[in-house]
Amino acid sequence: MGRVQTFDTATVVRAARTLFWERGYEDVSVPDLEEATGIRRSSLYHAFGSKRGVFDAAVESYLEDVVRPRLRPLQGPDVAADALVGYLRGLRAALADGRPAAAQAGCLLLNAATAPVGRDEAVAQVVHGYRAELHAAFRRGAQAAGTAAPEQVATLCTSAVVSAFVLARIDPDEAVATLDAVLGVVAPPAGGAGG
Amino acid sequence: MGRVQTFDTATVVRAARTLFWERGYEDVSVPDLEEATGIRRSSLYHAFGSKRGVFDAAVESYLEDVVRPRLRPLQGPDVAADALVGYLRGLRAALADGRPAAAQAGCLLLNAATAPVGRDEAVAQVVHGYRAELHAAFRRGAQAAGTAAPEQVATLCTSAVVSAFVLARIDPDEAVATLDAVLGVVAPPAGGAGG
DNA sequence: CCCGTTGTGTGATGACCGTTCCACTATACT
DNA sequence: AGTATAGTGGAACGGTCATCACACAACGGG
Repeated sequence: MGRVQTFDTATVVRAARTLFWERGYEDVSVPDLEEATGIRRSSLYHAFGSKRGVFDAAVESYLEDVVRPRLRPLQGPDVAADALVGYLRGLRAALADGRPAAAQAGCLLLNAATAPVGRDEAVAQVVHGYRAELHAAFRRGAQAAGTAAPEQVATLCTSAVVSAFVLARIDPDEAVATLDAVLGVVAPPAGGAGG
Repeated sequence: MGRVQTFDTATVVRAARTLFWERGYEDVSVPDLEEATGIRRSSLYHAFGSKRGVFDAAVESYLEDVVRPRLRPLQGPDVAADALVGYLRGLRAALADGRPAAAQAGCLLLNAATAPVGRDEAVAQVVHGYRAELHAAFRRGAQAAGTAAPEQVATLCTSAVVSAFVLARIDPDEAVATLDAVLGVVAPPAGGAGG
């Protein structure tokens, strides 16, 4: 019973997610959220409790709708030999794409890590888990590809992805070059390490 | 002529630098600066023009007193064969040190890159130059060490250092592991690639 | 129809932000 | 000693922030 919600929660969260992604938690004001979502403060506070609540929902949505779909080929019971290379090439393509919104936003979570909100224990924990999930997926990918020293390769890939996301915000070309360098390790251009 | 300054500019800039380093530009308020530097707003504004002016001075100080001294062995006319490994081990030691201030602050410039202030063109330019300086130094180090594909190795090192700095803020152990992984590439534990 | 319940709109709250203004102080030169 | 000059202290500025309080609107069940 009672009045029914006039907005679609998922849509609102997606709009907020985009905003937080591009500008970061502290640079997005509640009026900004009102404008981007099309609903008023009172509805936001009623549905999410606080600005921070909106951010938490955006982070959840980011993990579920952005991060995990791309990681899934590296997480299933069967991992293809070229899954790791596929992931890195896909990310490379996304960063090289040129659309400022997608390319220059980097990673919502890594941006949060270096921001004030990153000092919050809960946020730090999420970022920690994100890195661990990345690393575990890359290790499985390296194992599936049959590379030597998969643990080390996984760390190098994690490192490349993290720095690519950070560099994306100031120098997309260098972000791409970073992924190319690690692709040279994972998929050597001319014969050799393939298992 | 006129009244003489009661504070040492370099000391004030260092104090501001530490604060910006640990907390980021936007999370440091002018009252925070007053407390950390021991001088009042009026003096800060008289000497630096604005909060942003203080930040710019802090960035300059960071480059000159923190970044370049560590990079110098990789920039002189003669670069030792172990200069690159020395740099990476030195950074590793600093991050593993455990003192929260030094270890968990990451890099002042990279933190700025993902923050709102990073969207400022001048700041982005400085960060861009910083990354280029890192990369050039690492390439010279790789060449001096006689590694194969010095350009690629330099990119891998830059990537590792960038991600180590970012991870330092949320997971110092993983930051160290990242440097270890790239050290495994630059200085293989058992024989082989030495030139 | 009426009422309980839930969602929405509007306006105000106190706190803090970076910046500015102005009176006062201390120095160096004449 | 007198004065122009530069530095300092303190109070105040308008603006924006996140949050809240309260009245009104729409729905379901009696």
